[in-house]
Amino acid sequence: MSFIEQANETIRAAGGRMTTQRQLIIELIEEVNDQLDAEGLFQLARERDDSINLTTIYRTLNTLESAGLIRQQYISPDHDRKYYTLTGRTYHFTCRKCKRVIPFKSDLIDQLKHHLETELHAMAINACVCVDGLCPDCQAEEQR
Amino acid sequence: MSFIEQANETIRAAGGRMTTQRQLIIELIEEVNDQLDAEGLFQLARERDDSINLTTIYRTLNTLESAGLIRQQYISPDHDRKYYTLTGRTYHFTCRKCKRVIPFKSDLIDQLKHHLETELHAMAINACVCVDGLCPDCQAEEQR
DNA sequence: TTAGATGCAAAAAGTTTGCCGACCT
DNA sequence: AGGTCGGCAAACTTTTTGCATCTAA
Repeated sequence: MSFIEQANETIRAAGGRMTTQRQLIIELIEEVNDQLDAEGLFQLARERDDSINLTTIYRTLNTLESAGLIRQQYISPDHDRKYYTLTGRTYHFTCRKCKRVIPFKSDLIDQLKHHLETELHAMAINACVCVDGLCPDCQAEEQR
Repeated sequence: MSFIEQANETIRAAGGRMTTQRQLIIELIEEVNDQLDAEGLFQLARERDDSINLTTIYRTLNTLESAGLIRQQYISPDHDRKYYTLTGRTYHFTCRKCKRVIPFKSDLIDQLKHHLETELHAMAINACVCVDGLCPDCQAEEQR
């Protein structure tokens, strides 16, 4: 079953409808397959439907997130904006100087979740992990 | 050297001044010795100086953070507000249902920083780690 | 004396809400 | 017909900025 089909089913199961706007937004998230914020999604969506509204983007994003179809994430420690992905198992390092974002994966995060479950008996559902500092290039530049 | 003295020195070294407002804010952060947001600090500060302004709180918090005297942190995955502490080496688990916040420490986070340094050659300075899910009580309740 | 800090009000940025009309089923 | 959804504008929340005044050094 494709993601669109799955989304359709999930939304219907919750008593909702698969509108053209929702379909477009889901398609874009799937296509881009990377972190997207509401504004970025809005820009892309307008290319295909120039009557779509930012509010609709926000509302759809919230609906999809509540349904568990997409995942909300912050990228930089500034936390200026919320980003969304389908899976969201990639974390991000942001350079303080050049603002470059380097994605990374680490099983330490799953270990951390496990640690919480055994030590605190807390069931971890989602984790925000943002790290910042200096990227290799900016470290080298700093050295000079 | 007390924290106040250290703060005084650091601020002066940066060409700044130790005003009564700054002193009050620093004292409160040290006294409370826990996560504080701008609004919470403002409430406390007003009890001792009812002419203090929220803007001053924000500006002082930013000044102290730039000077490396306090650390900025987010607590819940909502990231609604910024919190500050002196040291900031405690992370937080937030329950989705009852909103309870459980602080925790873990060296996995230092391991993660180390991992980033060896794998990405990125120098980690600060990390935001917020985990949410269900606390033991709410899990039990869910079961019923 | 004078750069730096404060207070006040207003702006900014991201996100949410209220309302009404349009659309699905 | 009845509930759901989208568009628009306005509200909201947290944080920042501009400007005149004041104050520490």
